Amino acid sequence: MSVTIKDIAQVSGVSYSTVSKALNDSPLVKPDTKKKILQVAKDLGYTPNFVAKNLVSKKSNTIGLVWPTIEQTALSTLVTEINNQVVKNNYFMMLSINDTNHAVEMFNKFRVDGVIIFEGETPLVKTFESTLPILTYGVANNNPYPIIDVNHRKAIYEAVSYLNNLGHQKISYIGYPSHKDKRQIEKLKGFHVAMDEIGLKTDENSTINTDGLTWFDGYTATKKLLQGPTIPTALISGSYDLSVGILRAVNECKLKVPEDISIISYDNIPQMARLETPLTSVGVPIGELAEKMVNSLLDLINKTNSFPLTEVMEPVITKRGSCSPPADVKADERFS
Amino acid sequence: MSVTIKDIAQVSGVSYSTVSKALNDSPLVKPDTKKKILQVAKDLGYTPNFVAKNLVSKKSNTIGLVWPTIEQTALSTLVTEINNQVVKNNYFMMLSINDTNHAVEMFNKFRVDGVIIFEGETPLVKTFESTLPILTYGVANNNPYPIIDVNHRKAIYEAVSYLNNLGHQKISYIGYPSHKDKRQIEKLKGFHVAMDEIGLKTDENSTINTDGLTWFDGYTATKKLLQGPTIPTALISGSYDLSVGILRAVNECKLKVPEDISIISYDNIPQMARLETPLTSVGVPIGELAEKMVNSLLDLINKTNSFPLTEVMEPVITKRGSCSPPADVKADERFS
DNA sequence: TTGAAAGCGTTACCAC
DNA sequence: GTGGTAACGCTTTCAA
Repeated sequence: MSVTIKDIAQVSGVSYSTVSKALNDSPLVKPDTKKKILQVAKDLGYTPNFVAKNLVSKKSNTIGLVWPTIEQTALSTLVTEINNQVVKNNYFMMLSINDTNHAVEMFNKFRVDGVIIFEGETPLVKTFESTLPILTYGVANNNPYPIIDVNHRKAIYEAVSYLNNLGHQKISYIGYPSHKDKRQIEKLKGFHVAMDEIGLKTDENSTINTDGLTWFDGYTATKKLLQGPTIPTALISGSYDLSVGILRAVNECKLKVPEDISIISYDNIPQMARLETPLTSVGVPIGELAEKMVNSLLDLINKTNSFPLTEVMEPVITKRGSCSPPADVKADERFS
Repeated sequence: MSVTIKDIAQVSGVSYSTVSKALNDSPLVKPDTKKKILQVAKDLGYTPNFVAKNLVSKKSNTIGLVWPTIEQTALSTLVTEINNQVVKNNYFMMLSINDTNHAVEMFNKFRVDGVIIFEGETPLVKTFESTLPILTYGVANNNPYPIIDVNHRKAIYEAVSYLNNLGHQKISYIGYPSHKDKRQIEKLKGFHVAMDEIGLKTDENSTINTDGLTWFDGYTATKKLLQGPTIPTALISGSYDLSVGILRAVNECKLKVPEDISIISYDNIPQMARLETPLTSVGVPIGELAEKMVNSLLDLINKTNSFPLTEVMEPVITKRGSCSPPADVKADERFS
């Protein structure tokens, strides 16, 4: 049985409503009394009961984050960043790694103030009536909830343009366009749109399906590509994890980055700089993204503004020296 | 404003205490009434308010898991497994990735039924009086809370014995014995104890400090080792992530596993079998560990037995073909 | 089999 | 400034 404000009231000889005020640092209570009450609370080892507090105040100061796929580096980083933002705003964050519908149902029962959902493989169905503010992180597409989209399509589009401007013609995209993960599909679309626009043809050598998102999937696919007849001059990787494997394959094939082959990776996270070969990357900087997400959810909770249903964040390219003009262009330049 | 049992009561024309009983499937309410009430609840889109429920029942059916370092593969896997066990027992699980003391304080305020703590870098201090059942996962050592220890020391000890029995003399341990992470220190101790016992000397070539726990740390350290003058015939890796890097380095040095070099890794997780070269590994099988942890915490919560303060689980070796006798022994055998 | 009422630990409002 | 008390949504006696 734990200590309650009534216990504190009894010991310090005041009413428990006064204790409540003191504990909440209300200006309505005399400094002396407050000080005494606080001391007693401490002596008694009082821990506020949030359950009771939340019941009456109808507010939990807590947000829930649904995160069904815990094994992708970039997402882990995003979760960590979101948590920092949440704490900075004096909220708590709870994670659930269950499937989306189960997790949301649970958070709803616990009356968290809001929920962030990482769109996963299970499509998000609006299964229940609720006023629970929900923000999703995924691909905008007449979604039932407000969504933060990071424009995956444009990110890869920009990557292609960037490489092409350097003079690359033989560009391959290495990714995993699973039909279940919209984000991955968008990336591939960006690739096709850009290539079409430039007038470059795409074939099975320019779009490599890794059939998975682990580093090893990236490794296997790239190894196969590089041992084939046509080696591209530039590679676009679909994620950080894939890049780890791509780098390994490139290395084993004795190719130098960027001299022999240029690489640009999706996922704009700090870890890119700490790879054996730091990679130029494209995407929304993770810190910015986290801040946007948390602020948006908080706005949604406090209804401080009419937050648009869809917010698309634009990717930026962060250069880390892994891209240069292709060998032939460099050669040409020597004579020009 | 959400639907409450009073709303249901009004619509179905019964008292709200009857509704409560019906919702809890009490045998005290007539099947007909129950059915009707359930229907009304569904029509109204009722979601039980756990906050209120928990307040009166003093039970949340929820456990909290403190997980400050979310970026280690083996730990992600363990968390996933624990979650499965928790769900199987009809509990909920909430994660916190904050530092231990902050997280426990939060879980305590929310009155979760129990907490599992992954010992991290911050030493665990008993900062508050509380009856909150807490189970830690770490290294047994007059810990303030019940602990599940997986005998890291013995795991590496067994690995050394196993390799030595195969005929290896030149064995290196590759790990990160950071002074802040007891688990890592224990592993190194196991190595030394075993080597001493066998009568093999250890030097800076047999204990490699990776200075980090990512795959790249493993890669760098191993690369350096293999380019040195003395190449061991067998390697013991401190973790799955390190093994990924070790394998890469071994590969780049054109060494074949197990022909040229044997490798055994700590962390008995299924991913070991899916590596490019499946690795024999040692440790407590992750599923078993998760089950033990959840059952122990639940026992602690329900006080069904006097759970010992310390429970040490024994490691097992799972063979996956990455170890064989060293080349010289094999050669000897040919003539014997 | 159903209903009434107390109570869980708080906050918030209204008296004093 | 401080105290009394209703209310939050639910479970759990106890009575009917």
